[in-house]
Amino acid sequence: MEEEKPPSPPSSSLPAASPSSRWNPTKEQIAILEGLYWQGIRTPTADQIQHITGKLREYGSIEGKNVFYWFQNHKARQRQKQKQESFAYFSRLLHRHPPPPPPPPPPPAISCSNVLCAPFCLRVPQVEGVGLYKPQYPHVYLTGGAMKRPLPELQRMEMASNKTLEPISSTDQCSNETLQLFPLHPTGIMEKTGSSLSSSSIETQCNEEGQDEEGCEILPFFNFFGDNRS
Amino acid sequence: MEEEKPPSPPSSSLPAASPSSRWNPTKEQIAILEGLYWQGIRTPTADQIQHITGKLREYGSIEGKNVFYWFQNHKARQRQKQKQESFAYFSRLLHRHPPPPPPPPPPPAISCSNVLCAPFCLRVPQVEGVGLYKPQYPHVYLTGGAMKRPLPELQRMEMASNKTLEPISSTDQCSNETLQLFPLHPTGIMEKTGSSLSSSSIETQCNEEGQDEEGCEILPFFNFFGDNRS
DNA sequence: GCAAATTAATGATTTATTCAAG
DNA sequence: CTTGAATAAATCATTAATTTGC
Repeated sequence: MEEEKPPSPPSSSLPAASPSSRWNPTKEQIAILEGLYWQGIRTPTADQIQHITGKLREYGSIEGKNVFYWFQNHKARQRQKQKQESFAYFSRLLHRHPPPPPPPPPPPAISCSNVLCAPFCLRVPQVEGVGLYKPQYPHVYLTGGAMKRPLPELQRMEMASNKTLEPISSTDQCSNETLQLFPLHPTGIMEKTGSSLSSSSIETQCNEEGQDEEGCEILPFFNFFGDNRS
Repeated sequence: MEEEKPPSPPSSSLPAASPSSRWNPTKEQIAILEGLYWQGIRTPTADQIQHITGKLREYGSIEGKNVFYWFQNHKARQRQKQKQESFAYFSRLLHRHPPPPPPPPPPPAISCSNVLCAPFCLRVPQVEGVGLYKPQYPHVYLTGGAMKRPLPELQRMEMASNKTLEPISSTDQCSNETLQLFPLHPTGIMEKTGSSLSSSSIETQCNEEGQDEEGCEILPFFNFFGDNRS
C-alpha cells in the first residue's frame, strides 16, 4: 500500500537552503503574520502577499504560497477553536445558569473597537495597501468607489516546474498583469512523454460517466498538441 | 438598495474583446476541455494548464485560471449530477421493485475501458505531458517513479494588479521556479493610501477574537512596511 | 418580433475537510 | 500533536437562455 516515495528527491537546484518539503516559519515570521492577522487581515491580496512575503523573507526563506496558506489555516483554525470554545461556554451556561459574566469569545462576531486585540501592541500603518481592512463577508462593506467589486479576492494558481519546460506559445509568462507566487507541483499524473502508451492498456480513466447530450459535432482540433504520431 | 453599477466600465485598455468580467468560453474551447475531461483529466498540472491554455487561446481569449476553474467546476458538477441521478435511480428502485435493468451511472466508479466515452471520438495524444492520466484520489495509483508525491497538485495563488505597484524588494518576480497564471483581483480591501484613517473610527476588524496563547513577546519589526508615520 | 423580467448555467471565491511532515 | 499543504464542497455572482408583455 506504500507507493515508493523517494526518500529525498533531488529537488531542483537550489543552493542548500532547506531540504525540507514544507515551509518552517521562524518565530519572527509567525509574529509578524499574527500581528497582521490581529490587525484584521484575513485573506491578503496579491500585493499584500507580495509585500508580506518580501518582508518576511528577511527572516527566513519563504514563498508567497506560504503566506497565503498561513492566513487560510490560521483563519480556519481560529474559527474552529473559537467555535468549540463558544460551545463550551454555552455548555457551561446550561449547567450553571447565572448571568453570563464575561462573554468569552463571541462566535461569529465581527465588531471590534479600535483597541487592538491581543498581546501584539503593534500598530502597523499599512503602508502600501497592506494593513487595516474590512472583512468582505459579514455583509457588504464596499467602502470607496475606487474598487472594482465588493468581494473578488484571490485565485488559485498552478505553478510550473522549473524542469525543462518548453516555452509554450502563450504569452502570459511574466506579464505585469499577473505574478507568480507558488512553486511547482507535479500531480499524480502520468508524465509519460507520449511513447509508452501504444494501444494495449490505455485505460482512459473516465471516472465520471460521460454524458453530454449536446455536442456530437466532431471538431477539427482533437489532437491539438501536435505530437500526433499515428 | 442598488449600488450604482457603471453601465459600461472603461475596462482597462484591451482592444475591444469583451468587457465582461468573466470568461465565456467558445464552443470550441468547451469541446476541447470536455474532450480532455473525458480523457480522464480531472485536475491538470501546471504544465498541463499552461499547454491547454495556450492551445485554447487560439479559439478565444482565455487565461490559465479559467482552465483551472473549469476543471474544478466540471468535476464537481459532474459529481453532483451523478449523485442525484444515482439517487433517482434508487428512488425508482423503491417504487417499482423489478430487476435493475441498466445500472444508470455508477456513482463513484472509476473504472473505464480503453474505449473513449462520449461523442468525442477524439484521441488526443497527450503530447507534452497533457493527456491520459490516472486519477489520484480514488486510491493511490502512483504509476511511475518520476513523480514526487502521489497527490500534491496545485496551489492557490494571488495575483497582483497591474496598477501602479511598487517594485517590491522581494525576488520572486519571475523566477523559473514558479509562473503566474491568474489575473488580478482587488479585494474588498480598503485601498486607502493611508491618510484618511485618523483615529476616530479605526475599526480594526478582529472578527476572530484574538487568542494566541504563546507569543506576547514584543518583536522589533512591527511596522515593517516602512511608511511608519507616527 | 423585440425588450424587459425570470430562470437556469456556470464561472469565480470562500470555507471546510483531509492529508501528511516535523 | 501541531500545522503547513492540498483538495473538495459550498457559496456567490454574472452571463446566457427562456419566458412574457407589448
